[in-house]
Amino acid sequence: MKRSPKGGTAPKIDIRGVASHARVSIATVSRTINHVPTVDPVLAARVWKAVAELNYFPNTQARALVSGKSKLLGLIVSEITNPFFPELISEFEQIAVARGYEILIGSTNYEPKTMELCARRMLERKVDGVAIMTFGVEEFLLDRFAADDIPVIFIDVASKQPRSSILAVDYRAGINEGVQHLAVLGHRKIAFISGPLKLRSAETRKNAFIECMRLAGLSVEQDWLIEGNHDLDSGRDAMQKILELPNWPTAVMCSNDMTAIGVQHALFEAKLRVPDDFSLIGFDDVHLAEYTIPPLTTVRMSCKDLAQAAVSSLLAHMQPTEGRAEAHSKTRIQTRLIVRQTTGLPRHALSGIVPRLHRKKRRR
Amino acid sequence: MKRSPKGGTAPKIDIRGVASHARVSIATVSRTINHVPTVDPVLAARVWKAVAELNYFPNTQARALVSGKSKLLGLIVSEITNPFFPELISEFEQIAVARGYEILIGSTNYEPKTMELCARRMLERKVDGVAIMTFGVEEFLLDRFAADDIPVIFIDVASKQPRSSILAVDYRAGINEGVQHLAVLGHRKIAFISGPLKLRSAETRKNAFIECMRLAGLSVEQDWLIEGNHDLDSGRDAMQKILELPNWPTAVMCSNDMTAIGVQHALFEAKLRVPDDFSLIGFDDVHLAEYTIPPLTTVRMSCKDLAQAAVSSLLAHMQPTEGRAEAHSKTRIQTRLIVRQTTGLPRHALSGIVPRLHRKKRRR
DNA sequence: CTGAAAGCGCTAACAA
DNA sequence: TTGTTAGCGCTTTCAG
Repeated sequence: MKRSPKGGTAPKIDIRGVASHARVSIATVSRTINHVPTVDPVLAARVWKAVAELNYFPNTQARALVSGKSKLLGLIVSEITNPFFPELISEFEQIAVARGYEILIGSTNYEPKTMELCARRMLERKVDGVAIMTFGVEEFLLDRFAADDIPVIFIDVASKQPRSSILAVDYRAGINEGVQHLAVLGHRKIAFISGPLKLRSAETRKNAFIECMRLAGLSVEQDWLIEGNHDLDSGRDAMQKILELPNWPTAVMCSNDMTAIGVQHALFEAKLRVPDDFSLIGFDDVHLAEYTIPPLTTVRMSCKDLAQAAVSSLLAHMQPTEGRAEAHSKTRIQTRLIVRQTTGLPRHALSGIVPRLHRKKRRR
Repeated sequence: MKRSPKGGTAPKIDIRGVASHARVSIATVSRTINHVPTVDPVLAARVWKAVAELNYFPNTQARALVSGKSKLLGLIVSEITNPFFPELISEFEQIAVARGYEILIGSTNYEPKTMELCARRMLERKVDGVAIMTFGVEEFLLDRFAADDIPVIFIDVASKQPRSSILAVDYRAGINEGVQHLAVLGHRKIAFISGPLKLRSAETRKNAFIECMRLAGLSVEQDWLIEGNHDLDSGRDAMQKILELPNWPTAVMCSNDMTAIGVQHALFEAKLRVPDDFSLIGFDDVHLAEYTIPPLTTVRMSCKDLAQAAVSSLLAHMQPTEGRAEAHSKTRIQTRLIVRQTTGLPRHALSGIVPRLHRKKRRR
């Protein structure tokens, strides 16, 4: 047992230490721990024994340097503070770690500047692949990754990039279910609070809503199409804006759950009730949605599916190009309505149509 | 402009490329980009120009290998899914990235096994420092980090480890304010839903509660001390357990906000009202607390303070030991009550004390 | 099947 | 001040 002259630090064992301890060459140690099949079982056993005894583990940096693979996966999200993303991150992390990858998280906060910084960080750290879960990606970023030959997977509705794969979320299905659900209950006047429209997905959700309304034979009022920011505050603000309108909708759909929770809050403050005064539908189905008061009817988009598809696609594209995984893949992600308690009959559905008066009365 | 014989990949420029482009040695390039002051300005200019023209950035892996610093900070949290942590992570990330560090996140989910795995991941990646924000740390883990001479900062109430610094959260202050607040309103029967008691911090909060109750001259009922798990579900379950008791408290304090939201939900389901039937106090003050219905009275613990203190302490301890930062530091973190709308007079405070009958009636 | 040796891209002595 | 050179710990030819 040697120790450095002064400090009480551990002997710092490396591959050489293991090699000498196991009486083999460092090459054999390397082969053994990398599970190269052509190693003599006897030597391998000696190596493993040495590894255990010395409590050795390879230096990731060195390995990365020589092999070119960092064993790092980038994960870019829009806002780590929105509960949907932690749920996604959590899934992503589990799968990645199980496969021997570490993950590097970047949160863009919807700011292009930050997004660029994130991308740069990923590039600098030489991630082996990136999942851009930010629902809307700038083309030039994809190019940057493509230039370094780094597999990218991102969320979109329609494919176009060559060297990348996409998760095609079918926003339409869920939103349509939502609109239909509302229509069946008797709602005709439905508002939609979108996410930041610079996000392609936010725009897509909004457009899906408009289309579905048309499909249901309902007209959409421009005043009831509000742009939010996918967070609690913006949901509240948007609803307050709606309440200032002379003409109220009877239901509101939101581009995500946080927005809906913000709406619930605005309604609470205005002493209006859900679903008696307004029906409400969210999007995402975060775990919290089950816990709002009342529990939120929402469109579920499984973050587990998203995470799983993302990691496995990335991993597939990282295989030494056998040509097969070359083509950019496309995975469908479904959405569907989860009915809870924020949707009900529109006010006075039974008693006729004199809502204006009542509304006035109720407004504080 | 050369390019590899077949693929359309970029020329892969490295420090040598920059050196030749700038007509200097690689050492000069290294010095320049590392801001070593003794570089001739003329050469430096040439280097920067080359860097810009070639769009060069250093290979992190190589740099880490030779310098021994990974520029990686570990951040271990208990549960990324609990909104408190994303808020913390977000702060942490911003500060770290601004200082040139990347962060590695590990989520323990309260499982010692996972916790160990996290620690191992950090060790393997050779993080330059670790913040263990999991509110309760196993000694042996700290030893592992200490053995590799990695600075650690963690949350605790009392210092003891040598080569590490702590964030001493003053749970007492906030909890005491909470109990006092309740007592002043007239509550005598207060329940407490703790976090998982294997977490030191959870136990500390519980003990603080018990002490504060004594201080307020109130007795604590064993039946009203329930162990939860710091998440939505466990909050709901705990409250349901309380509702099955023959004797009800009039208020409940929770070890964190998620628990409180779970409680609100249980109460909602039981058609009981907050604060009319039960007063409720959370802990953490996540952004969401402002948005619950009604908005949650809670004890604020600033995750911004936590994150800032953590990063700066870590960074300080990473300086080439000048002796000064040697001693393990201790930073105080305050807590304080934020009164919102889940606390009010106990039921029948005005009309005397015949609550049992009413309760029976109200129970569905 | 094994070992010797050549780097991966960079930093840090050491010389000039 | 600048350049030359020796590794950091590992993987991976290439002989044997």
